[in-house]
Amino acid sequence: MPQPPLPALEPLPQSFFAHPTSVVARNLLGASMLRRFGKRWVGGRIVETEAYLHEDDLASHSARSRRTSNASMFEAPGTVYVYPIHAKYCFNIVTEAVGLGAAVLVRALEPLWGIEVMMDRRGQRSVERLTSGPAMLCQALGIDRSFDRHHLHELKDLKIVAGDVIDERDTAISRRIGISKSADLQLRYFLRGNRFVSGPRHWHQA
DNA sequence: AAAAAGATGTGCT
DNA sequence: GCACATCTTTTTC
Repeated sequence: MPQPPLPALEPLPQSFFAHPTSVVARNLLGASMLRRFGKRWVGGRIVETEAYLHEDDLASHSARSRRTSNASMFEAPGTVYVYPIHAKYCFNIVTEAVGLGAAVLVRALEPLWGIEVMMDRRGQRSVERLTSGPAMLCQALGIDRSFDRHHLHELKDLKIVAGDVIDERDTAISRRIGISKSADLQLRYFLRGNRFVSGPRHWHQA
């Protein structure tokens, strides 16, 4: 399968993230996430996200009081929030407005550019296990805690850029994966039937 | 100070 | 499908 051409490296504007978190999570589907290693841009398109709200959401890290560990969530929209979990990292982008504490978790990419680079970073696995999970994609793209609390506009080696518009028919919504609190909320967004969506097969359909 | 939990992933059965 | 490695943060004693 040939590697498609790189999209124009024009980052999504900050205003893209200054909207209700569920809207941002939905609209991030189809956008591209790109990481530069030296001369090369590697990454793919976003196929799965989750919204974490600033109120009435006990699963959100902002549901606890503001601390140094979750401070990034209260920064301006477009700020990166990277947090550690089970000796790995997950990547979020702050949404809505400064001071609120809302963000979108990027859960899975469809790998498109520099697949062999990501394979190396992941330690030679099947392409389905390359970026199909929040910690997998961070490892594949070399995202660690040094990215935390930086704004996307100041990160020269990491870009989120617009992709094709996704038809509503091709999207689906479900409960979020791996949480126990506020587990009933329908805040997971993904491309229906896409093979790079995370989790077991039954999570690939709504 | 100690223990448990956690927005996870892997490997083995 | 299930157990467990792994480590930071949070909760409990």
